[in-house]
Amino acid sequence: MTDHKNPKTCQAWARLMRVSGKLLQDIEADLKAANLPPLGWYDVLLEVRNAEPKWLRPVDIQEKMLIQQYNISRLIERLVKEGLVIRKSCDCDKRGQYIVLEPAGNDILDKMWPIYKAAIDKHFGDKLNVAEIDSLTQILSKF
Amino acid sequence: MTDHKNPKTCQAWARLMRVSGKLLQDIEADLKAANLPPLGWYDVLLEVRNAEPKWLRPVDIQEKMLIQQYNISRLIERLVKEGLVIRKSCDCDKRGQYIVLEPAGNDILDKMWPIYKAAIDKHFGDKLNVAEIDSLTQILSKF
DNA sequence: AATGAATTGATGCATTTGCATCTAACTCGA
DNA sequence: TCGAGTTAGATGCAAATGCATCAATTCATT
Repeated sequence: MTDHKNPKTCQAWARLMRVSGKLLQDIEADLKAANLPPLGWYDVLLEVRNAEPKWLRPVDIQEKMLIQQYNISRLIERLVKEGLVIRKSCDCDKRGQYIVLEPAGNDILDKMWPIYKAAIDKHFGDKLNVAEIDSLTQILSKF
Repeated sequence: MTDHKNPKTCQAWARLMRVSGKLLQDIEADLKAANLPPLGWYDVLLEVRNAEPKWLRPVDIQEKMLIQQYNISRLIERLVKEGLVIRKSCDCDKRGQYIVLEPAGNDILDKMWPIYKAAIDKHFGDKLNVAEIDSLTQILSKF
């Protein structure tokens, strides 16, 4: 890293943190205002649905979502308690388990998406033109 | 928001959340590995130092950091307990208080910065060229 | 086959965050 | 100047997160 680059880097970093944090707050707030669960629930349920007909294990979801093992363990615990997914024992590895989407989980996904989509557009997409969105996507792909 | 734009928007959004979350995790981990406090402490202390010789009140810091009132209240509580800042009664508004940096707080800032800076470069700056950093900064300025 | 290392998932405990609400102080219009 | 409405900050309680560690299994090497 050359010296002249660092000030710009730090400014970009600070701005990235501010913007992404604020966007997350605003979008979560829209979900909450609609009496819907937090984004973490959506992410897990969507991963599970997208993987179908394959079944995912907690460790798979954890890797996709880049979160800690104990966090996915407890997140799944909450989803099971709400009847959104069930645990299914895993024949090939007796330590493991499969996480299977229940109809209620599918319904929640379908209820959340319109609100989520609208919030993404309102707080994020509407502020950028197509070129900026493409450019942002390209830059973020470097990570 | 036009229909053809939305899929790109959602992809950019998803990528933004993934990347910013991961970067935050990695950089916080570097601080923790060096036995240093979390980024939130740095942000508060830096706001207080940058404002000098003016004194900030909790509500000022809260607005700059875009966090909840109860979060800044408790964050300051921790900093006071560690002797990094002190509360000073505010003559012009008896509800309020000023948050004043103590020498220990200044030291912590100076200790954290080299680690923080190196982490920003390593996890963020080094992955992008100058044009990309400029472009990212410009795009984020739209928010 | 045996055993040491690695992986999967859970959990007790401490810290942090979120939510609702409180008190005290300030503001502003009648 | 009075009183309603607003603002600053704190806090009790519940929920979520972080940390360390555990038990059960699987893998890999000899």
